[in-house]
Parts: sequence; structure tokens; C-alpha cells
Amino acid sequence: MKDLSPKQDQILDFLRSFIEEKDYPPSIRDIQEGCAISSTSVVDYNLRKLEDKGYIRRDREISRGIEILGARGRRARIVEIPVLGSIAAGQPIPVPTSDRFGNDTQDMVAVTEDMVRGKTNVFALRVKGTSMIEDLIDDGDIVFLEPARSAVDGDKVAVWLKDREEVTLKRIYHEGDRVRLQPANSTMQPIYTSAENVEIQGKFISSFRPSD
Amino acid sequence: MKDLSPKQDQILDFLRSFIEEKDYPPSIRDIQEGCAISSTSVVDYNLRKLEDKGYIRRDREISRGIEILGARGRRARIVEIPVLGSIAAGQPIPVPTSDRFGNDTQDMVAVTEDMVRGKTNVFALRVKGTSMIEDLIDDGDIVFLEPARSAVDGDKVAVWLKDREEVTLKRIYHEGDRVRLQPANSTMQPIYTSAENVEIQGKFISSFRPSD
DNA sequence: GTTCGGCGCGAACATGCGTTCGAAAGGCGC
DNA sequence: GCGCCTTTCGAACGCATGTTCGCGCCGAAC
Repeated sequence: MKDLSPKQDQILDFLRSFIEEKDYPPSIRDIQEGCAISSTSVVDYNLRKLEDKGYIRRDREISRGIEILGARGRRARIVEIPVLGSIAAGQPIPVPTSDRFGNDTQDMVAVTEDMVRGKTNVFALRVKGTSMIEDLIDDGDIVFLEPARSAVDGDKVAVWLKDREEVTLKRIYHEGDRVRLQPANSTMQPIYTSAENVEIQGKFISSFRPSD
Repeated sequence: MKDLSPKQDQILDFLRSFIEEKDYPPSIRDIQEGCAISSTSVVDYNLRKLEDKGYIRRDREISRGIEILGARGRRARIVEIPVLGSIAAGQPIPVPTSDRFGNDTQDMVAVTEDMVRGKTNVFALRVKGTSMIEDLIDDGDIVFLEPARSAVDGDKVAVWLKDREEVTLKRIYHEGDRVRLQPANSTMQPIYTSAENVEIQGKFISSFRPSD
């Protein structure tokens, strides 16, 4: 796992840029041409070296069976999260689409999965307004939520208010047969409504502030 | 760009999971086996259909020359950002390493590049303490910074304090030949020090709060 | 019924591509 | 100089893989 020869370094660089551009690994002969090497066996030789040193992984007998390891290669699992819309701005958010891949032009953000704690089906919303400012959630923040239909008192949840036809982000408290939706902003009043009127959409996981 | 047959849908799914797992696209025959198709020509046929419909791109005559387009394929540029250490906790942070890829075991987070506004060489730090709480930066947050050697008054910057040998995140104000490092916490006092004593490391871009 | 187009099938073909082998050309210590 | 190892070279071998073509199997339109 030490330093590598200039040629190996060159090959590694070529590997990266090739994959970056084409989205699939190069063949031995691609590398040969790309690095101006005279023989395929030289490429093979150095590839073995790189494998020994742990920089790449190769699937033998398989064309283009090269995988970059280490640093960039030991890639953390990356999840792409749809940004479904805005929250607490009065307008309804689109119902979480069937995901799969119909949502072509939809906003997406990608994060390492530890940023959403390995949860699945996480979605995101843009926060409008400062109703949760004391929970350090500001206007313009992006909040990550995991789908949920229920929550315990004090949870920060996105809820659908049937009568208002809007989604809002608040702390939730069950009080008998009604629900208190508590903003984290001392200048704002809680919303009291009936339990039937609220439909929990998701629970707060984490948040991101795009800019200053 | 309309709906696709069950077989095409299946192939597309297989493509995704294969690439996800192996890091390189499957061959025609890989698809054949993986989807229990009896002939390679059937795969080829449906692959052409998928290409016509714009779901994939193929490089002819090239083994495994398949690239997924659309939705997941038109992948947003993802940048990996090193989390260099903690800030404002008293201990120094390691000097931003030479990047390239010597930093194997280093913590990394990946985000879409719009989350760091396309800046380059961005790095990240974990925040310790609540000295910036009123700027909505809490203990445990991860802040993204762009390298900078100077800043204008009011900027949130990470500065190296030579005499204390520590890095801290504060708002900076130049006051004559001295510098005021202003915490965003009314219970804390600003730090006054000489301009020579501070070395600006980076400017605040954005922040992320991992958990509730 | 017949026809036609979408789709699947299997086999053969041509070539892309990984692998192997023998030989030779450097470094490096002796 | 002499060994010994690493690296390079060129060519051939052979499997892996993309491509093609003729032939069936429908279901829809006529």
C-alpha cells in the first residue's frame, strides 16, 4: 500500500477520468491507448500491481471488470433523495410520488447514507418561514424526513392539515382527542386541531442549510 | 419516452442493481442470465428499444458499453468532501492534507455539488460547542467551508489562533490592528486578538445537522 | 381466414478483450 | 563485471461478448 510508479499513477488517473466520462471502466486496450503504452501485457502487469497494492479490484476473465478502490473507490454508500417541494408555505406538497423513476426532472440531492442514518425512502422538503427557528431550522433550510404515519409527543413531524390543505412542520403533541402543533417560535401560536384533521407525513431526521 | 414492456422494465431494474453492486455494467449475457431470458438477441432487441426510448445509452461494439440515462442516470454531479476534524473544541485540526487520495481512512461525506455551490476544495468540520448557536449552528453540526485566507467583516470563518493553537468558528471583524472574533451566543464574550495571531482557514458555506 | 408488426428464440459469426509466454531491457547491490 | 528483481515488449491464444439472420409465436387489423 505504498507509493506507485509513474506509470501506475498514470493508469490510475486514466481509470478515474475514463469512468467519470463514460460511466463504465476501460478495457485493457483502452488503457493501453490512453496511456500510450506499447503492449497490453504491460497494462496487465501494472494492473496486477495496483490490485496488489489495494488500489483497484479486478474481476478476472471479465471485460472491463475493474473497480477503483480506496479513497474514492471505497465509496460510501450514496443515496439520492427527492426534494418533493416546500413546507409550511401554504401550498400543498405533491404527494410522494411512486418513487421508482417516473420523477425525471425532480429535484434531487445526494448524500452519504450516514447523513440520513441509513433510513430508507427518505424524502426532503424546503422549509419556508421561521416557525421552527428555535429548533434551529431556518427559512430556506432543507429538512430530511422519513415516512411515518405516527409520532410520539415532541417529535418534529411534517403533517398534512386536511382542512387547510397544507403541509407544515411542527412539533406534535397529542392532547386527548385533539392535537397541538407547536411551532418553535415564541412569536407564533400553536395550532390546535382535531386528531382526524392531521395526517402525519414524515418524521424529521436531519437538516441542511444551503447558504449563509 | 413512454411506458415499457415488463421485460424492458425488468432489464432496466437489473441494470441498476448490477451496476450498483459491481460498479461496471453487465454484458448482454449477464443480463440474459439475470433476467432469465433465453437468447442474447432478445436482450439486444430490448436494449435497442430502451435506447430508442432514451432510458440508456449504448456504445456499440464495446463490451458492457451501457450507460443508464434519465432519472438516476443523469446523475447529478457528486462531490466528496473530507471531514477534517472538529472545530472550536480546543484541539487543532489536521492541516488540509494534499487531498489527492492519500487520505484513505478519512471521514468523507458526499453531497450534490449544488449543496456547496460548485465551490472547489471544500472541506468540512464538526462543530463542538454552542458558540454559534444564534447563527443556528449547533453542537454536532457539520459545517462546510471553502478555503480562504481573508474575509470581510461579519463573515463566519474558521480561524487558527496561533497563540492558543486551536481552530474556532466565529464571525470576524477587523478593528484597527486587532481582530474581534464574535461568537453568536449572548452568554459568550468575543475574542480580541492581534491580526497577526489569526490565520483564516476557510469561509462558511453551508451546514448540516445530522440528527435531531 | 390472411396479413402484418411486435416480440421471442437459437445458432452462427466476427471481434473485443483478458491472459499467457518467452525474451529483453533497465535498475541495484555485490 | 555478475546475479536478481522489476518492468517492458510483442505476439499469439482463447474465451467473452456484441451482432446478425432466419424462423417461429402471437394478437390486432383487415
